[in-house]
Amino acid sequence: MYKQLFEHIKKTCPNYPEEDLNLLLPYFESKIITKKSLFLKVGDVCNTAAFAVKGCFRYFTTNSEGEEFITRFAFNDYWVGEIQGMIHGTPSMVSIEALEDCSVLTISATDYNYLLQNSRPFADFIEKKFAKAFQSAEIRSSEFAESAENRYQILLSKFPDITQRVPQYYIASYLGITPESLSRLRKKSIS
Amino acid sequence: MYKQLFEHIKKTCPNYPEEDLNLLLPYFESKIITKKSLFLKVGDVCNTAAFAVKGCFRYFTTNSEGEEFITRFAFNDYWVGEIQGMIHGTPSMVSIEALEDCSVLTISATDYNYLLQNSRPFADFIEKKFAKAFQSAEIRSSEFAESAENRYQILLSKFPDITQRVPQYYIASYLGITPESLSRLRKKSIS
DNA sequence: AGCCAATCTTATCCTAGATCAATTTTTCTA
DNA sequence: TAGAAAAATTGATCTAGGATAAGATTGGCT
Repeated sequence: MYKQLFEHIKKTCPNYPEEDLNLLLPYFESKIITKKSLFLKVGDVCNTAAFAVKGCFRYFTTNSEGEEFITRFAFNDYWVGEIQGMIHGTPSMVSIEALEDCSVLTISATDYNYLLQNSRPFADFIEKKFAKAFQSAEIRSSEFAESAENRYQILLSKFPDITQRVPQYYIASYLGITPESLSRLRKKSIS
Repeated sequence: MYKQLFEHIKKTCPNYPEEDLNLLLPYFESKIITKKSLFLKVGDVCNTAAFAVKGCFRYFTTNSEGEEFITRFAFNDYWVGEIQGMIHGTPSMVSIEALEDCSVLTISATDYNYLLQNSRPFADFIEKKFAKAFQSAEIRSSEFAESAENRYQILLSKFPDITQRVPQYYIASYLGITPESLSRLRKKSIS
């Protein structure tokens, strides 16, 4: 479990000192998040972040018609939670739900902020992660310049096995179309 | 000009020490960016950030059909440029164009990074700005859960005078619809 | 194995927004 | 200030995707 977290960190920061990795250990706790449970609810302040060792999550909001809209997915080796909210104490704009039983390593907002202040390597790591997240958010919105079909293809190219792990109606929600439309679209692109 | 920048900083960070504000002065340069000129081009690394004292910019990308798509606007009191790119040296995913003659205060990537390392208040300020930008990016994509008409209303509520400053076909591009559709949509919502 | 619920597909019809084309209005610019 | 270019509107027609409804599959559970 920790090995996977360390690999993840080293992939982002190849120079992360080995001894600093070990310093992280006491701050993390291994947990199972059961399928369908909410890790975070809209309006709540995120007080825990989780590194997904195994599993799958959806982030979602509700539009003015009361319909759910999936803003993103998170899989193995993703961080789950609202890092921003943990630092600034701002309430979350999204809810996060486990789509499977997920095995995670959690860290409290308190410990997270402590590490951020007291471990340069950790702060650098988070800074990089955050930059990446920002970029993803920008990409996400510009994808709406594409047709639904293109958006679907883009999603597939990023997550080739997503159709095996995520129900199709959630994928449709992510794409901003109905499940029926996605079904037709898939039929068309197969033939 | 500087007064406006300082006010902007103090609005974000009320505790920004007065003396640290004055330390910023030598790093900024006052410039005019003429209408229709590109401040940054897709693929280039952003080597300058600008604080917009007066003016108006559009950020845009090109989709797979070769059509321009506006990802955001920036007005007075906005920072223009790719802060991320300036830190990490990553090439820009967007182009930035001035929609009017713009009066700005620029800072080079070098000075920017220097301040980030050597001025705690400045680093905190940027950190807050960045958190805000991230939030905006997330909001931007979730707005596509709304109808075009709603998206237009949301835009108007954020920038009530945008129709006076930005050509309608750019607003249409931002909304992800054609100028013709926006024209109809406006006609409908007026009556 | 067998049943109920969740998920996905298919068909029909409908609507928001696209496309194409022609004006009209506004804005530059010589 | 006239004339050209840019921007916005309007009309007619088309299409991607929505809504509704009915089946077909799949997947837990007991």
